[in-house]
Order: sequence, then structure tokens, then C-alpha cells
Amino acid sequence: MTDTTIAALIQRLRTTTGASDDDLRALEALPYTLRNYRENQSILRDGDRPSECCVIVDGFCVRSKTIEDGKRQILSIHIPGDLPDLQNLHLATMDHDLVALSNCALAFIAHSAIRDLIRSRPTVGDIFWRDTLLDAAVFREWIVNVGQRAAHNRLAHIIVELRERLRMVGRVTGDAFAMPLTQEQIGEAMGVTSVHTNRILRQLRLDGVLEFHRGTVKILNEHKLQELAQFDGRYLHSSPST
Amino acid sequence: MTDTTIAALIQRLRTTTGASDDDLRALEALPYTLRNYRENQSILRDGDRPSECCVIVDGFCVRSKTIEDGKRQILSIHIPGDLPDLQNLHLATMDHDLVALSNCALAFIAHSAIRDLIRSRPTVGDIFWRDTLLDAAVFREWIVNVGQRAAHNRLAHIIVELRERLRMVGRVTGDAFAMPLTQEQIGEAMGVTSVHTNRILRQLRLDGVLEFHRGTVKILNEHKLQELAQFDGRYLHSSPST
DNA sequence: GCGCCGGCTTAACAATTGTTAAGTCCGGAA
DNA sequence: TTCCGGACTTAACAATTGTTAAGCCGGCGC
Repeated sequence: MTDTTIAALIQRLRTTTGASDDDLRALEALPYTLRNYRENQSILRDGDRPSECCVIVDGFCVRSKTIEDGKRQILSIHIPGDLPDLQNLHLATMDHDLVALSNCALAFIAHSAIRDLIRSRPTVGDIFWRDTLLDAAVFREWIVNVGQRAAHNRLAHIIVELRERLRMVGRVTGDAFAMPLTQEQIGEAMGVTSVHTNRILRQLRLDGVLEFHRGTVKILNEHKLQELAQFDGRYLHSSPST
Repeated sequence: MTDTTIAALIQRLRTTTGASDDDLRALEALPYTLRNYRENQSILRDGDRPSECCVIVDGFCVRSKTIEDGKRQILSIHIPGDLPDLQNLHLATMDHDLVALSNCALAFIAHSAIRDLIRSRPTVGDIFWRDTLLDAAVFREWIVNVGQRAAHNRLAHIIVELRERLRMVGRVTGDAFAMPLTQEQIGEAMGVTSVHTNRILRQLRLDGVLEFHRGTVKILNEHKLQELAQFDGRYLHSSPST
């Protein structure tokens, strides 16, 4: 039943929201266009006014903002099952970029189709609205991460959050998982330079916490990782009643 | 017509969204309970499961998160006309705190009343949804601010953003406006210590950019301020078509 | 295979920011 | 009015993070 193109989205909504089977079937029935993006390819740019939303079918994307002096901040990392530009349903103009981190498959659904579905099934609207609120909850934790945690804790937190989210869509097996960012991009996510990112990664490796090599994280010491990350996943609101 | 308790909210929605007069009248007709909070009083705490939402009628609030070691990060500053806990309509549990910065008057509206209104007027639902998306857009810029800008630019940005938002609800006259945070709280907003906040404020004063005294910002040199803030207000989506 | 290029690694040094510790100032309570 | 406490201010010093620069490594195109 969830063996559709947008299976990851359906799986995530089924386990984390109170979506009815009817609503999920209606979502699966939405008309979409599948498009592939290459590593580093822009999907949407700051200022764009898109008329469709995308579901990540496979691969990783990031949302980011670049400021005047060229510095870039990564705002969020997106994985299969995410709707990284759903906000465009009500905010006409993109205020940031959406970029493919790895080769990606995206299912594009016209705003008009989504609006029609919401009109005929208001509970689907609630599910979508909730998804954008979850987005905001993740942004809030990201602010805390960048604002208050030391760089090594910050990196541990990003890693644990990503792993939790990947687990929800069945993308983690064993002690390793994909995180296809360069060290420079990890730095842009943390708000530090690539040189400092490298320092932190080396320290984590020497301390036997984790290894990061060519886009793959391997956890060596789960206990130490948890200690560093200070991760409290309540903000992911991963059960319907939270 | 906008001389109601929630005038600031109505004014903001009228100018920044495409809300119809009928929708705005329906909003004004919502039943509410007015409650007053004192400076520093908690309105909602992390973990609460509220059954109503509030509109800020008067005063300032902040949303914040406190991490294990006691450090606190301010996530957003809220002003009259804001709906700082609208996300609870779909996320049952608070994942952060909402605190009154100054003495505040808040109008509380039951979730059930809001849900009823949305059901009978879906366009009101769109307006509310959009408002939470705007919230998320402000969070995104806040991430950029904390992650990429040097502390003096960061403070300038916070000040300019706050002023823009205060202007929308008619709370700025001349070159001064209220920002009732202590230096420690400004630091918690920027992700720096109170000592460093003090350094930055002194430098801005010596450079003739602005003065901050007892919760009031006075702009001395608008040009220098703009230069520091690197402020691009597009993310505030302050016209209906953005 | 060879060379190129992007990404990784490291080191030395500089700048920013945090920590600690003393005050000072000022408004409200007694 | 006086005193008290919270907020502000400053300085000295420490820690973290940025900057610059150089070399290395490894995959990919020729």
C-alpha cells in the first residue's frame, strides 16, 4: 500500500500524524511529475514564485540563505518524505534557496491540485499545516543549536537529529547512515568555518565517538554521542498527540 | 473599525494579507478572555498542552528554549498583533516557553472557537496558516543571524527587524521605539553573553549608531545602522502577494 | 597512466567571544 | 530618606573560532 513514489511521505505521515487511510489514499492519488536533480543543482532560488510543491522521493536537499558578503547558512536538511517548499502554498515568493545535496528524485505537485484536495478534504489541509509547523519546530531547535551549543555539541546534535528523522522513513540500518554534506557544508549548517568543522570531526574521531567519511556517518560510541548531543526529540512531535 | 481589543492583529492582517473585510469581522467577533501578565511571568511552559491561543493586545513577549546546562536561547520577540502560540492548534505540546517581557495584555481564544471559525470560513484558516508560515520565515532569518553575522551586525539586524514589525502595527514614532529586554536577554537572543552584549552596545554608542537605555532604542545614525544590519525585509512577506 | 581539481588536513597566528570578578548606578521598598 | 537588589559596566585573562596558507589525497576525464 505504501509502495508508491511518495512512500516515504506516506510512511512518515502514517506514523507521526493521525491521518486516516482515506486521507493517505487521497494524497497518493495526487497527480505529480517526477523530476531528477543532480548533486548541487538548485531546485528553487530566493525570489522564485513557484506554482508547485515537491515531495522528496529519494536523496537529500538543503534549504539555505546567502548573505551579502557571500556567507551561506544552511537552514535545514531534507530527506525522503519531506515537503521542503510547502510554505509556497501561502507565501508566494521564496525567501531562501532549495538545493539538491545529492542526486535527488522529486515529485512535483501543482499548488492547484493541493488546494483542490484541501478544499474537498479539510483534514488533509490540517495534515499539511501541521507539517509546516513541524518545520518551524525544527527551525527553532536549529536556532538553539547554533546560538547556544559549543561546536562539538552542535555537530553531535545535528547528527542525532538527522538520524532520528532518517529512522522514521527507514533509512538507517546498523550504526551508519548517509549524510552527504561536505565538511564545508556541515560548517554552513553549524555556523562555523570548514577549517573548524575539520577540527571538530578530528576530535570526535580521536575520542572514538564517530567517523565521518565521504558523506557517511558511522557511530562508534552511542553513549558519548548522546552525551554530546543533549538531544531531546520532543520537538520532532513524532506521535499524533504531541 | 479596528478599534477593538485585537486591533493590532486586524491592522497587521489587513495590510499584509489579502484578508477580506468579512473575514476580519469574523475574527473580531471571536470570543476571547483578556488576561494580564506581569514582566517576566510565564505564559506557557515547555511541555504544556494548552487549549487556547493568545493574541498579544499590548506589551512584548518572547519565545525561548532552555537547554540542560541552563543556557537560554530567545527564539523570537513578539509584539502586539502577534499570535505567538498558534502552532498549538496542530502541535499539542509546547516545545518551548512563552514569557512576558513587559507587562502584557493577552486575548485568549479557545482552540475550539478557532477551529469552528476555520470550518465555516476556510479563508480564515488560510490566513492563520500563512501567519504560522511567516513565523517560520522569521525563524529562518534568525538562524542566519545567529549563524553567520558578527555580533554587532547581529544586534543591528535584530533592532531593524523589530522596528519594521513595530511599524506595521503603528508602534514607532520618530527615531526611538521600545525594546524592553535586558542586556542579558539581548544576549540570549543573539547567542552571546551579557558581557559581550554590553561591549557591542558600547561600541555602537561610541560609533554614534544608536543608544539603548532602559528598554528603549534610539537610532542616531540610520545609514550606519542599515549598513550594519544588512537587512532585507523580503522574508517578512509584508504584502499579500509575497 | 597522468594530471587536475575539489575536498580534506594541518599548522601558525589573529580576532572574537567567554569567564571571572570587581565595581557602579538607579529605582523601588521599607 | 536610606538601603537593597537587579542591571549595567569594565577590565584582565582564557578559550574558542576565524584566517591564511600550504600540502595531501583520491576520483575522474583525457
